[in-house]
Amino acid sequence: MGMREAVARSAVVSSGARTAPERVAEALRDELLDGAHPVGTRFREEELAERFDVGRHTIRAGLRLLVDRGLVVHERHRGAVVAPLSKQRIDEVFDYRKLLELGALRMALAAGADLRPVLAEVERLEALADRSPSPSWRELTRAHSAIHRAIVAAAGNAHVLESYQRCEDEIRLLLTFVRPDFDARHFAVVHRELVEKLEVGGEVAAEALTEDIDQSGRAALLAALRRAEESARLLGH
Amino acid sequence: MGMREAVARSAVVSSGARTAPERVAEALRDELLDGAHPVGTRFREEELAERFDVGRHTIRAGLRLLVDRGLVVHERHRGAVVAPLSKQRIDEVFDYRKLLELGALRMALAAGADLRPVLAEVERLEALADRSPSPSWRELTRAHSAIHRAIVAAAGNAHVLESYQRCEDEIRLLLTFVRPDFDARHFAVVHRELVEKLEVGGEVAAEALTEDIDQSGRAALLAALRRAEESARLLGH
DNA sequence: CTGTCGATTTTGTAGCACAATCCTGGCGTG
DNA sequence: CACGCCAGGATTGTGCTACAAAATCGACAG
Repeated sequence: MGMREAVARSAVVSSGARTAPERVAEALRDELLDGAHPVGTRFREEELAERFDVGRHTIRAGLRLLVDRGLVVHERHRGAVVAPLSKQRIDEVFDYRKLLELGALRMALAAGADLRPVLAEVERLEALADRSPSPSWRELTRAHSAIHRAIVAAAGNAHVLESYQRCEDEIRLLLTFVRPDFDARHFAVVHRELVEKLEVGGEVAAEALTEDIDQSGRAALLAALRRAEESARLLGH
Repeated sequence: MGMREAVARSAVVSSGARTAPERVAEALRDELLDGAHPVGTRFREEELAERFDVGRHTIRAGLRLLVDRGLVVHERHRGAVVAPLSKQRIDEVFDYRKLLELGALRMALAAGADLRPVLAEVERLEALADRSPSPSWRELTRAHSAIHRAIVAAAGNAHVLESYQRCEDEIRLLLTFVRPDFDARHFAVVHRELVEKLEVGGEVAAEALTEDIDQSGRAALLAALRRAEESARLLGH
């Protein structure tokens, strides 16, 4: 029995020496964001314990981390399940995101923060859009997330950034369920314009960001949700 | 179905039949907000397990809940400790609070939300200020927190409210350490004016709230911190 | 006073046992 | 058939013990 560290560490941030529950949570998070677990999936502790070759307590701790990130919900004696989608949930989480991201932008602008990291992420997205093997859906959404995370990070407030990352994870999960199709080129152009307006500052920046959140975020998700519901209905509910 | 109810599904609320870790977390939270555990206190699992007559795993789960609420920090192999105060931490958490609360207010106003619950909390504070046995410090701060929580709740977004409650707990903990002296009457007057400006809406409301957060919140805390540091220095560091 | 090293303490994780709760399927009654 | 009821299996919640990993503390040498 010796595959105790056969697991994770994908391309997400600095994965140094972490605890066992964190490794479990990260592996499951990667799977979730890859769409491996559809809405309604229940994670059974015993099964996961066997899969990761760790104790059930460790699994429970890992699942709690996922709950913290908003990727699963937990009900007593029922365990951790992937929460269902609904228009209400999408609106709620996008309102929350808008609040955080706009607030962070205003903080950053007021403090005269350096926006070059945002620009750098936009350029990374552009490079991805121009790449020969066109980028996978996940690469694209990941690059997009990085731009917005950089905006929030510019505010320099750890509390805000942490809340935003929770929210971002939840949104990325929602996205994987309906997979709206993003055009890489168009995405790159839109965000190039966005970052230029952000550098202008003031209400121009705030309005541009609001527009982007509502358009390339919420609207795309809602449209994809409608399409998904439609095909589900055609297939017989 | 009109879904207006911002369901209070927070982890630690005062209500009966909950899980063992939640009971532990709630008890410790009450103690913390009563100032029973000074900065730097380390919670040892074995001791708590004996005290609450539960297993160590249960204690660990409870402590994780406290970490989620920002009341303690956790470092690997070092356990849960009450985080130290610093001007930087105060500024950071107040900036975060300002972002959340102002954002929530704008959401509430934009949605034409009902502000009467806020008014009700202000009246409760006024009643407290007029009471014959003058209210205890904790009653006062609790009533004050309730006002601001009501403002955030008016936005009707569970994500926002949950984040705010975390933040509010952390601020209340910081307050207990330095115990700035609030004058109940003055508090009541100030918040009566605040709620009247909130009902006006627009920038008047936003500015009034900003003023209140920075003045009766951050400034009071920073001043008290300076005093506390001064006396600590006089007593020999 | 400072640094090093070892013993002790404390946390991290595994594994088992059992209680509490849920879920499922079968059965009887209307 | 529909419906409610119940038994028994499945799953989570919690306690207990044991041991490994890391931090803490104290003695000691320089």
